[in-house]
Amino acid sequence: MSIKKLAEYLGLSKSTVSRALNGYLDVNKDTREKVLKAAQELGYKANPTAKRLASGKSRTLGIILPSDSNMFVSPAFAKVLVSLSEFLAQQDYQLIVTTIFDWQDETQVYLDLITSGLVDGIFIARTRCNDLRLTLLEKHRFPYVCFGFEEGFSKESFIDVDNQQAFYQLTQRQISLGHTQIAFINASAELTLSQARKEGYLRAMKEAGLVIESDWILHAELKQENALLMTEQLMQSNNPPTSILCADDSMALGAIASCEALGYKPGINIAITGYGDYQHSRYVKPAITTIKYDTSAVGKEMAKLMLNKLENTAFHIQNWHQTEMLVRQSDCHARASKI
Amino acid sequence: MSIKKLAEYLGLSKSTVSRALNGYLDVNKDTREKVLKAAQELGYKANPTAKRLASGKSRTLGIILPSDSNMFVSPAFAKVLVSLSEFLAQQDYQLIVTTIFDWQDETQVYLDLITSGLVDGIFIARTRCNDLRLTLLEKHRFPYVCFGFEEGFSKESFIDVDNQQAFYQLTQRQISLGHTQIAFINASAELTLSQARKEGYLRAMKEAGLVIESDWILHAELKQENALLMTEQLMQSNNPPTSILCADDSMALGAIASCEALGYKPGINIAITGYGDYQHSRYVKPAITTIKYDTSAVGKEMAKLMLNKLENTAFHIQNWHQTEMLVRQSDCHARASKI
DNA sequence: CAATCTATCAAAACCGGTTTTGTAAAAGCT
DNA sequence: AGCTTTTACAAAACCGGTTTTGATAGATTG
Repeated sequence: MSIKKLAEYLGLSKSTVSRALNGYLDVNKDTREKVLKAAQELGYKANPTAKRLASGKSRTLGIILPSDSNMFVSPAFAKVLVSLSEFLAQQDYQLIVTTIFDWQDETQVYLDLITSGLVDGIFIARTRCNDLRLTLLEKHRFPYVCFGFEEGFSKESFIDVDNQQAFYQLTQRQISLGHTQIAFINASAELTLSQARKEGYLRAMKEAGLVIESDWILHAELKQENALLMTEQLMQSNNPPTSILCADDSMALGAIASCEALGYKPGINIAITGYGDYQHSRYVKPAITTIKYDTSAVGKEMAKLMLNKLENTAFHIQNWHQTEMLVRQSDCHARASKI
Repeated sequence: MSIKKLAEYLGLSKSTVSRALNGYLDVNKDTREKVLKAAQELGYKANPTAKRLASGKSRTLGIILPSDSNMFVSPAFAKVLVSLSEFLAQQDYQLIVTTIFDWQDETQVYLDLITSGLVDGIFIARTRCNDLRLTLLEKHRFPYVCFGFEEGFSKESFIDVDNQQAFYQLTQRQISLGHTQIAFINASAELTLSQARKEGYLRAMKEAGLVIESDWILHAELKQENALLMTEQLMQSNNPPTSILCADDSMALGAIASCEALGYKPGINIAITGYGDYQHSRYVKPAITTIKYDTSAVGKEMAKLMLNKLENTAFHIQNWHQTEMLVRQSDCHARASKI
């Protein structure tokens, strides 16, 4: 069922049918109704590919995942992605998910996607400091939306949660529990979220007048193993912390396992916290004290922000999203460590 | 940079340039080289949209996720998807990820996707018994590949792991540990994998001459909460099992939590097993005895199978994938329950 | 009443490719 | 030499839409 056949069936020209279907004004009311009715009856649907070619718009958005990363496997991110995809589907937009390999030049992959015409815009998952991807996208004036705020780039392009506040709160809680030796197994240093979290941590430490040991601030990819190894190092050092903040709940799990292996009792004589409220976090022992945020709201806002850029929609955007601390059993009073 | 401009630059016609780039034989060797060189220098890349329209092929594949499902959040499935996407990317294919809402008619959504011309083929994630989606796809002779074997449909369209064998093995192990009262919290009954697993369970039970209580075979969606509630029921019944097989590691975690809440000691006086080897499984206490399979191989084989259907490629396909039992600490001897 | 508008539709160009058909020159054959 | 093939390219049609331009009839206007 093409527009040509529909036009022939109606005894009209292609152009009139097209204009009728697309709400142009120079088409008689009766004619439009006839066209709409016939389209309905014959089950006509405009071929998206032809539409793309003619209009230059693909109604498709892209997101590129580093293939080696566990990003996709992170439950929080997966939820964001589902919610993003959901909202886009409602607006008749498609989402293409691509991967990038270690051996590929990231900039080139983004450039290819930009110039391919395959997508109208790109989502960026974890913003990095001085993110070359953003520089590239800005240079090409290509629409993008990031999950992660970066200073200096357009405010119109970011959705983020208040990472600083979250870790300020978490740190403050540890302090209020009597901890003075608080380590922080942070995410990779190049991520903006790592910087924000570190600031939150530092702010709380400074406000409390605590000494900040640079050895206590570590960076690693969000994997259990990394946290496990780092915790081992921390706890076996001359000056072991009494509380360890982890960058996510996976790491918290690794840290817990490590502490237990060393004879500590997490939640009793060593405090451990996570981030993200992963599905397992309330079921493990001890249940992980963590930070939760509305993942599906974040995904939806990212989609809305993108649509505002691409269309004349004016969705109200909530750029910053609140986090909530979920206090469970993996952290504890500092004095307990002297049991 | 369009083919027209490239042709003008070269002083050739569009058609010759197109044929040169696409390896047709009626083009002089020298000419072809000139064209290739110029394309390289001027950075010419054929517009995919135009190519799609002309060729009728989109080089795009689709996968539809139920929005309410936790499928996407399942680490095993996420890995399959990443690996799928990776292989497709290498072959210059795109992957569109769409969601479907509760209120939408699933058949209609699939039909729309089929007729839209947006995708050349569809991946199906969890095959169901008498799967209407497969019926539809077969009827339209639309290329598809499933993760999950269903009797009666073309063998050319399935990749699967040996679910039956996996649960046969798991059950057998429980029996060899002295268990006679083995419950099975299975996945939703409509999934083919649930049927296969049940068969494996039943086979092992029958071979051992054990009584099979129908109350011990339960079905639910793969969520911690479900396993938690069901375990509670099981353990508080007149005839509590001494071993509980769970459909995945999330459920195992729920079952463990439930047993602990009831005063049992999983891995000591109640045996619990999972499936999927999720990331958390080796770090929780007790570490979960589970089934592992090569998720990235599955994803890759699905992609290869699809390409075999769409192109004249002849990748060798491994339809069935081995599973491996990982014995850890969440299951135990039956006699221990009498401690 | 002739001139100008306006409403409504058709024709044609275009998006950027692929594919079919057409054609001139070179090569092969008897 | 004269005919048929082959080679190598160009022209044009096509994929299925959108958009620009064109045309006709009826209504409006001075």
